[in-house]
Parts: sequence; C-alpha cells; structure tokens
Amino acid sequence: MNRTASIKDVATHAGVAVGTVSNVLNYPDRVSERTRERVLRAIDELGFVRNDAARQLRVGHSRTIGLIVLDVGNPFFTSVVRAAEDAAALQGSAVLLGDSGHNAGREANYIDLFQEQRVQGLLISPVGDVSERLDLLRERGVPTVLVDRLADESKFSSVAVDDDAGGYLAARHLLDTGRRRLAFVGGPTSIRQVADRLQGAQRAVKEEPDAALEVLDAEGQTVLAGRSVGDMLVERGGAELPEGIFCANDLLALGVMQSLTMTHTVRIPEDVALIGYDDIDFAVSAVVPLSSIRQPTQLLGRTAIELLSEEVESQNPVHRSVVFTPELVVRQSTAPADAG
Amino acid sequence: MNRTASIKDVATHAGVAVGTVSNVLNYPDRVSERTRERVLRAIDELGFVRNDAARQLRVGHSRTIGLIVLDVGNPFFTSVVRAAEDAAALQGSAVLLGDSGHNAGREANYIDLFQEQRVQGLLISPVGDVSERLDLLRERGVPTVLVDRLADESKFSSVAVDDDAGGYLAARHLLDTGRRRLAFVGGPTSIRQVADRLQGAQRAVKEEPDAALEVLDAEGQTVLAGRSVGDMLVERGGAELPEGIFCANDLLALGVMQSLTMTHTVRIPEDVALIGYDDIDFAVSAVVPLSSIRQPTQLLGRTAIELLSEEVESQNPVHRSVVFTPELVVRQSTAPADAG
DNA sequence: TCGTACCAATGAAACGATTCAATAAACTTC
DNA sequence: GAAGTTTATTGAATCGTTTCATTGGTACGA
Repeated sequence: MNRTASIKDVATHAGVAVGTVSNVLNYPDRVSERTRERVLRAIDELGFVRNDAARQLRVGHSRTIGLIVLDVGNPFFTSVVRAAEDAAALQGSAVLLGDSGHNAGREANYIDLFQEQRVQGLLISPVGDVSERLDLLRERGVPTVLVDRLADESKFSSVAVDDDAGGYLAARHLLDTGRRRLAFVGGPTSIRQVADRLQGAQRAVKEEPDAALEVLDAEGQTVLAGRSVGDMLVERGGAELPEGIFCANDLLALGVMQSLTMTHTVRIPEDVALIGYDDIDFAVSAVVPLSSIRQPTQLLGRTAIELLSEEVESQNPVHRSVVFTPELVVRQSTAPADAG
Repeated sequence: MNRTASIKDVATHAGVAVGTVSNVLNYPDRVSERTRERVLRAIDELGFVRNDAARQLRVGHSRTIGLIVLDVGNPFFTSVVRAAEDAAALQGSAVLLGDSGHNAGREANYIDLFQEQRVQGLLISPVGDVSERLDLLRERGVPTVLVDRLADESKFSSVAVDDDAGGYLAARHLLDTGRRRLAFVGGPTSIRQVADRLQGAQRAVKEEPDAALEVLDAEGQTVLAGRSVGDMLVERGGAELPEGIFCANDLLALGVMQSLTMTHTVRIPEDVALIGYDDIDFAVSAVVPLSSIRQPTQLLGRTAIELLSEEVESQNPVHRSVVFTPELVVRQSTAPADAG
C-alpha cells in the first residue's frame, strides 16, 4: 500500500504493454475499446495517478504557466489571476501562482522555482524596474509576458491598461456633468499609475477654457490618507471647495467621502462630485455609491495567456503590446448637481 | 541556443563527471574547492538551471506543498496563504496555490493536478461536505491537513479557529461595556461559522440575567445586506434600538454603521455599540473605527505547515486538531457609553 | 493465393537528474 | 616506505513516463 502504482504495474495488472497504457492515457482512440476498458479498470483498481515529473521529463516541458503578481490581496490582481487560470484551463494548462509582495527577493525566488519547474512560460507583474532579472529570462528563452506594465516591444509582449485614458475619462465625466473647479487627489507621482492618471485628467481639463485642476497630495493610497485630505478640504469650507474631486484610487475616494459626509455641511454629489479609480467591491456599497473607473481585469488575464501562447508556439518571437482602455462606471457620487 | 543545458553539458564543459556536478548542487562540501568553483563557473556560463522534473523523478517526491483555498480574494485566506508560503519557504518547500472558488469541480481539478505533481502533502479548505474526495486522498496516503475546518481526528489533522469563542468574546465585550439589550446580525445559520458565532454570543448573554439577545437575519454577508438591516432598525427608532449590535462579519457591520450614521439620529458608540468579525482592513478606517474579532490567520497558516510536516515525517499517522482562539480588537465603535 | 493496406499492440530507448559502490589520490602513522 | 585511513571523483543504474519503429493480425481487392 506504500508506493503509488506506476504505469508498469498497470500494464502488468491489465495484461498489456506499457506503451498501450500510455496510449490509453494520451491517445484513447488509438486503442481498441476492449483493451481500453481493461486498462481503465486496472487504473481504477490500483489507484494509479500519472507521475507528471516523468511525463514532463520525457516531453521536455510542463503543462504549467507561472504567474507572479505584486500582491494577491489586491482585488485588481485577484481578478486577473482568476481570469488567467480560467483561460489557461481552457487550453489544458494550469497556473502556478506566486506572490512577490513587491519584494524583489521573493520575485527572484519564484522566477528560479518556475524555471526549475520548466513552466511553458511566465506572466509577470514585475517589481520595480524591468531589469536584469527579466533580461536573463529573455536570454534563456523563457517566453514571458509582462502584466500591467508596458514593455519595449523589441523585448517582451505585454498587457496593460491605459491609465492616461482612465484619468481623462474620469475628469471628462466631471466636466460633462457641469463641474469646473476640479481637484486631483493622489499619492506620490513617482508611482507611474498615479502620474499617468493625473496627466490624463490634465489633458481633459485643458479642453475646457474655464476649467481648472488643483492637485492635492495624499500621503499614500489609503482610506486614512483620503480622510486627511478630506478634513483639510472641510476646513477650507464653502466656496473654496472644488466642485469635483478625482481620486487616484477608490480607497482615497472613500476616505474623502467619509470626511466630507461626516461633517454634515457638504453634500455628495450636490455640493461636491467624487470619482475614484479601480471600482473595488466597496465602491458600490459606499454611503454614497461611488463612481469609478473600472479596469478590464478579466480581459487582461485572458489576453496575457493568449499572448503567451503566441510566444510559445511561434519560433521567431514577434512581441505585441496590448493596451486596454478602462471603463467609466457612473454611480450616485457624480450625479449631475442640478438633478440632485 | 535552444535547448537548455543539462547536467551532462555542465560536466563536459567543466571537465568533470556528472556525479560531481550533482554533488556541487546538493552536497557542496563533498567536493574540493577547486572543482566546485570550476563547476559553478560552467553552470554560470551555460546558464544551467536544474530540471526539477528529473530530480523529482529520481528522489520520488517534490519539494512542493499543495494549498487549496475557497477564495484567494478573501483577506482571511490571503493572510493564511502568505503565512503558509513563508513557513514552507523556511523548510525549503514551495507552495502551489489553488483557488477552488467554492466550486467542487475546480477543487477536484486541483486535487488531481497536485497529486500528479506528487506534492509532499496537501493543505485544503474543502468545499462543502468533507467527503469522498478527501477519503480518497487518505486511501492514497497523501498527507493532508484541513484548514479552517475541524476534522475527525481519526482521519485528518486540522487547524481551525473557535468561532463559538469568538462569538462569546464579542458579546461579552458588549456586556462588559454596559450594554444589555443586544442584537446579533448574521446570514443564514446554515453556514457553520455564523451558527457558531451566534451560539457563543448566546452563551455570553445567558451569563447576565438582565441581558437579552435578539437575532436579526441578514440576506447574505455583504455591506448591502447590513445596510438593509440597519435601515430596518432606524425605522424602529429610539427606545426600541438595541444597545449593542454584534455582526457575524465586518461587511455586515460596516453596512449597519453606514445606515445608522447616515440618518443623523443615532450615534455610534453613544447610542448603539457595534462590533464586527474578521478585522478586515476596512474596519480600522471606517467612519467610526470598528471593533472586531481578529482571527490568528498567520498562526493558522504556519501551524498548518507544521502539522503537515509531522504527517510527512512520521510513518504511522497520529492526527492532531489545533483550534485557535480569536482575539478581541477594541476600537471606537464600542467605547463605553458613559465615556462617549 | 498473394500483395497491400490498415489497425492494435509491443517494448526498447530516451529524457535529466540522484545515488552509491568502486576507484584513485592524498595523507597519516609507525 | 608500507599499510592504513581519509578524501575526492567517477560513471553506471535508476526513477516513470512518452515515443516510435516494429510486429502480428485482419480485411480487401485482384
């Protein structure tokens, strides 16, 4: 009862050759109905489970794809992961998931691990600079697709979302609903995403001669950081308040919302309209349901798998960069002022 | 430049035998400094990466542990996963993560996949009834530890958190801060966790002759469900309101909080104290910071790995069930009424 | 009846690592 | 310097699959 049965045991037990058992497993129609059933019965009786290591050793590659994300706890990545898993399953692969936690060391560990596993390829949302680690992968010929990061097409394929377009969308929506004095609340612009969203917003504001955009720095991307920005605004009070606020993510927006609604002097959306970014689960269930920018995470995950398949199948690698445009989700927090 | 280098290539390139290369990899001090360096240089020059399939085939088992959770998006599991990964890394193993998404089919797929990978063992937070699927694992002799689920010790080891104790803790805290008329807000008691938490709360209430506990059903475990319970309470109004509310999870509590604070007639914690369960990230950044019950997720993950190691190492399996007691986290939402 | 074609089934070779008994080389010790 | 001991290296055997050239059998047409 100790050692698990091997294909040889199955062959003996069913009275056939090992090659036949292998055929039952991999090419069922190459073998006659009668023997197929006999083999399947033997497999069942012995509790045989194929040893994937041996299979992999023989065929030279695994049926797994490595996926390394920055933070599995982040709903954005969770959704990407799930979509990637589903897409991979459809083509008969499985996803090995690694969470680097924004830590280059952990990332390197996963890269090594996945290479030892001879994954078919790698989807990676890299930590910090796209650097030597990735170049090494390229040299080794490991098909790699960058996720949520634009890549030099001479080097890698990539899938990303256009943050500039998202920022434009958000600001344009505030302008379209009649707001003119706008504010952008965001963390440090050293984060590319934040900088791009701001840039998009500025582009929209420039289109309206009578509109203005004020930039308010937040210390981080959290609810609490949002709340202190909100508190600052409340102190300013009345006529000094912006008419529309665009926050670089939903957490900030929820913080601002808490702060503004707590003091019962400011109404959302009548006095101030508010829009966030990411469309997290909490956005819809905020005190005032929060308008937001939704990123097509499912599409990202699915497309990443597709690009990887292309890389795996073609010999001479032609890289592609796919950039998706995010989507505006309108809720009560930006309802037109006059309708409110 | 195509095929990746094998250990034989390295041996040739370094002018040594394959066994020596293997020794450099696995028992570095068995080999002299000089040849070790020569081999390492060859490894570097050829970009050799060990083929884990071959290694695994020879030694008979992998260095990976399978972990199947119900929902990676759930912060509870995310935290367990991370702790398990860290603990596994410490003992030189890696975790293969699978997300069943509460779906028995996906779960079965991962179980099969992980068995084909010959994982050392399996940590699983099983979907629904602990059933034949798991019995099969037992028969096959795959070391398995149940996570967040109590197991029959004759069959499996397990790690879980005592929800009854958590419920008791929450209700006791409300009573200790002077509240007497309490309410429990929870989803269907068909969910074991909900039933246990309620039971614990009832146990605490029974200790105080003048205390009472009212049970309010919510349709689900979401913010919105909490809000409709809150709306119902607001309509009741004034003297009919409970003095303390215990919600079966933080989402419900946040919903109730939104509803009560939105109408500016009820104050938290002065009029009503509120406590949730899980201590999610949002609890601390709610409008009124939410008291909650925190589950020792890190400990869960770490202990699960430890129990699995025990199973793997000992031949005759002695199963253990470890139950942790959750922890009370006091914040403003349950500050004593007189102090408010 | 023979030749041809087709279909099932066979079993040895190969994948790339680890292991281990055997050997060679380098030291000790008296 | 011979015998004994330790240390370093070797290379064939092995793990459990898949692959593929080969064989044996059956059916068909001429």
